[in-house]
Amino acid sequence: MYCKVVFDVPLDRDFDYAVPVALADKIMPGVRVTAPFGRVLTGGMVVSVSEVCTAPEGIKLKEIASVVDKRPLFGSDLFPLMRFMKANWGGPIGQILFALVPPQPYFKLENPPSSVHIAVQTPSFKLTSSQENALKTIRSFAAYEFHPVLLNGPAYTGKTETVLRLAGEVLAGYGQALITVPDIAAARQFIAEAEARFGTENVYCWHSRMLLSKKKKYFSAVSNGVPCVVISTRSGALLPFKNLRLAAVLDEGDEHYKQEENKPYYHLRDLLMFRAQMHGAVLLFSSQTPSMEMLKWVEEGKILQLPFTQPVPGHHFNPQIKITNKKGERSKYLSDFLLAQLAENLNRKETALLILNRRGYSNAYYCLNCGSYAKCKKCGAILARENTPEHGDRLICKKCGHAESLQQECPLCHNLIFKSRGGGTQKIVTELAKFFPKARLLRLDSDTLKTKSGQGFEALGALKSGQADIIVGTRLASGALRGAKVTLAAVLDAELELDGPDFRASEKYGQMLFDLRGHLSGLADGRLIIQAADKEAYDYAPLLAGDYSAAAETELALRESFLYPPFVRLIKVLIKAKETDLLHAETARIKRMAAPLALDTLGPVWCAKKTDTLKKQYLLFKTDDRRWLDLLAKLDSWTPAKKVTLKIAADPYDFY
DNA sequence: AGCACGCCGACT
DNA sequence: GTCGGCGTGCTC
Repeated sequence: MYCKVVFDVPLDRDFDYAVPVALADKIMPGVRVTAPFGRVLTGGMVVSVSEVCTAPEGIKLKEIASVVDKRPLFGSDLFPLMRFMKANWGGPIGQILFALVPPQPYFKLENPPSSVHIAVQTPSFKLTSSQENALKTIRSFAAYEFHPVLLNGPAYTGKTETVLRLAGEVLAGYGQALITVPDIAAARQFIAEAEARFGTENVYCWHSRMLLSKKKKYFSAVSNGVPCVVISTRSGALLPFKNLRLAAVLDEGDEHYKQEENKPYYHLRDLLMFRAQMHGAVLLFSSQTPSMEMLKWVEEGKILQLPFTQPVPGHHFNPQIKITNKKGERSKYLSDFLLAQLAENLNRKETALLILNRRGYSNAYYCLNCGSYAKCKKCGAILARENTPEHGDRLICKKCGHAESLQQECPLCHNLIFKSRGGGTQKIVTELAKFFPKARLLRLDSDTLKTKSGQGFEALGALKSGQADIIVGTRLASGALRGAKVTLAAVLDAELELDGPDFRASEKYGQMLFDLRGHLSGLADGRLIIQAADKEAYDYAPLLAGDYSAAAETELALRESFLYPPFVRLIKVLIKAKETDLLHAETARIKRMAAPLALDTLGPVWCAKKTDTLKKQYLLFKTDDRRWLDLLAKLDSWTPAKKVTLKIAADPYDFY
């Protein structure tokens, strides 16, 4: 007897082994084994078993050493799921497989609990007609049928309540439900609510950085088909569900749902579409700012949209929204209106949040008179100032590479004097301290969150408790607003990111604005101030009206005319090398190979600083579904020249 | 990814 | 003389 084994290494292939007679009846696909591999004995997984040897000739087979599992840890959807992930996002099958199953041989299944106690508590307040309608529709679906649904509506329309009720019904029917959240730390309250309704022992809170003993317990229970509600970040979607009846994705449009840092890469949205289909489960997406991909699915009829329109009782407020200049009489950074509002907020002892909407633009060049940014004459992107020994002090376009001199004329006010954008949150804090010397000011950005003792954590706490007067943060602060006691929010640098290299910039910007609007609309006196030098750079009318679908329609039309996702699919190839010549040569080789297989090729585009020791650039290929498999497979199996490393990202979200 | 083999620099 | 740097190659 023979079998094929995949190992927990980044190799895109399986290996043939002989099965000793004593182990023959224990060997089956999906079972983990230990086997001699290279010079060591390691854990692997059997992917197929056969009576005949199909190993290539001239290779002496080694024998399986031991069988770890009595039964497969994962259900029958393991290999289809692995193949789906391979086809969609690429990467070595070894890595994909062992993202779904614990690689350690000592990690064994625990026995299911002998009994489970399920008593679901549901609050008895009156539901809105949107909620009633959604519940009625979803309850009418036949069991074990796949039904994808988008709960689409602004904040405080009761989407999450609807999800909780449906999850409760699944649990009461002894089924398994999965609810994903973008960030587990931000979901504290939601988890507490779920535990109160479903019982602490039936709610499994799953994320990648949890204790191994807990992981083992939850993994086993899920694999054993124990009824439960799993609340997790995106990685929970990879759990070995036995009886998944409902999967729900809260805040569907959130960027956290794309895994691009570590392999295997995947996007939760597409992954759950596949898994829910395999399981015959109901799949809910809920969002006030759904992604363009999702909205296109709605348009195509691939997903049923259930609109949520009525606010839940006590939340019918509309925040005041005001768009002001970027600078005022008294300050270069803060408009007069914002200063007045901040002063009022301080009097009322309420917390304000100021957001700097800049990322990767610490060196933009702006007009000293009106605050507009110098833009590329070729493509209109915002220029960055760069001082290199070879080219001296100049402005460079990060999108198309076009370079310009420091002599610029402001496109709006024709002023000729410009200045580099310096500093970040600290500069704003210093500026605020001048006007409000007695206010408690805190910074909240990735810098202050790096160390445990930093201000960032204090600021996060202050958002909830109201223990600060003004918090100055980057965009990550806007994501931490759930349940915050913030009555005034301001975006200081509105249009800065819109013309960056990321084609999703305006979608993300819109999502941030609508998110802020949503949070503030829960308060009787919520105010949102947007400081923009160029008020035409973004269409604010849908925001003022609170109509995300109008904003999305414009965005979708743009994507279609410029051929960007969701109308094409992208593959980003990041090429890294120490020497520039080597890098260029390899980039050219890849472009020559892949360009004929793609609809269009963009780049190469430099990323990060060219002064780094490691030079990096990327190519972007546009494809359609028909060419996708072939192009991804070709790129995935491409062996780069020596001293060059590649990173292939399918459906990329990161362009910096 | 590991792990070993292999070929050049600065130590007792 | 050799200890150890990491560049290269292989895993049934």
